[in-house]
Amino acid sequence: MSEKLDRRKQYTRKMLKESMIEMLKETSINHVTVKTLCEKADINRSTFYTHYRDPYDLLMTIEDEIISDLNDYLNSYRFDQDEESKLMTKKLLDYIEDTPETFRILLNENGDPAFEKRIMNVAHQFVMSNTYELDETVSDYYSTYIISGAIHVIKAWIASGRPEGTDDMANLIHAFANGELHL
Amino acid sequence: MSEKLDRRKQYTRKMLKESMIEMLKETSINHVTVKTLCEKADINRSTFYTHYRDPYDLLMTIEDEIISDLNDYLNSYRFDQDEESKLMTKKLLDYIEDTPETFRILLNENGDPAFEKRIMNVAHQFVMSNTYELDETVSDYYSTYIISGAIHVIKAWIASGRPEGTDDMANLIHAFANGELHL
DNA sequence: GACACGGTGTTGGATATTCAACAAACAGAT
DNA sequence: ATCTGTTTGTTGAATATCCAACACCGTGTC
Repeated sequence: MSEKLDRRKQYTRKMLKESMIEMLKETSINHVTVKTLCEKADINRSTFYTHYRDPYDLLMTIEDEIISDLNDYLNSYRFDQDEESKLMTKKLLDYIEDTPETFRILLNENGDPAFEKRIMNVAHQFVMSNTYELDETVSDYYSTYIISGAIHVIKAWIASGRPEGTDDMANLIHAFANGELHL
Repeated sequence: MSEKLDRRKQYTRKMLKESMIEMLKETSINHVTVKTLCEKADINRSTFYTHYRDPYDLLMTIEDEIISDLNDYLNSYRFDQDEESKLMTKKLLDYIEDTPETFRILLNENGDPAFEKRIMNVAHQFVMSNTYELDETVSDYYSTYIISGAIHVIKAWIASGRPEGTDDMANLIHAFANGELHL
């Protein structure tokens, strides 16, 4: 027997995850009960408890998987020094565009407020090396500033239905970070 | 324990049915193997055999359910004498429009050739009473004529993406049957 | 406080599905 | 005819899920 997860488990987890996302469209995590979640997923309630402790546990698992997958995705690209932040932004946008609904839901007020922060931390890892010429404290603040700005622009982009392509958005965000537009 | 089918069985059958329809999009029933079907459905092969004998059995079951459901659907309407055939046509078209892909696939050459005949038999039951003024033999031929014509028009309608609404199509088919258009 | 309702966490037994394996059959190539 | 690869139909043991039930908890109402 290989490491492959039994397909029954795969199915059960998949259904519960999808149902969680669906429910977060309508209500906040505080109001997601195990009962209603299992009704939506058509999964027996006791089965839920063999996989997860409670709805928060499930949501954390969803987030963990996204963060892990996003890390793998971004790590699969070799970023050149001078194009690094712009290409990373493009790739992040491409990733989001693959499952836009999920990000819209998880980054809004119904989900876990910490998810936004986790995405920012991921981005942080890739941006840091692009600010090496600043001293450490300023560098940290600066990368926080541009990442926070970028994330909120991305959230607005998602919420408005992503009218711009990922290329255009990456260019725009890059221009902001480079101070090409300022007050 | 009520008559409700265990949800696991429901899921297994649902997945196998959907996968059968999907496969018939690409290939004929002769080339649908249990192995490939189960791969598509992500269901263990031995499980397939607890539910169905072979792929043909599964296809017959799909057809049986559609015919039964269609009968129930049409029987739920009270057809008045003078509007009977036209309204029945409209209802049949409405039913088809609910799952157009399924009908397109099952009525084309990849599926069971007999399905078309079964749909015609259903329609036959509802049309017969509208030809009571003819003697039995002529009445039979006549209803066969108009139903065969109607079914093939419906097939063409489905195949061309259903550009006309069900109202318009019902009116058109009714006009054909009434001899309002003829050579 | 008592009561009703809804949800929870757990339990035990039943059941459906999984997986791997096997022998047999089949189809195509030589 | 022989060989090879694929599919089939079946089997048994393991496992995941199901279902019903229970005691408990929290909330709201009277």
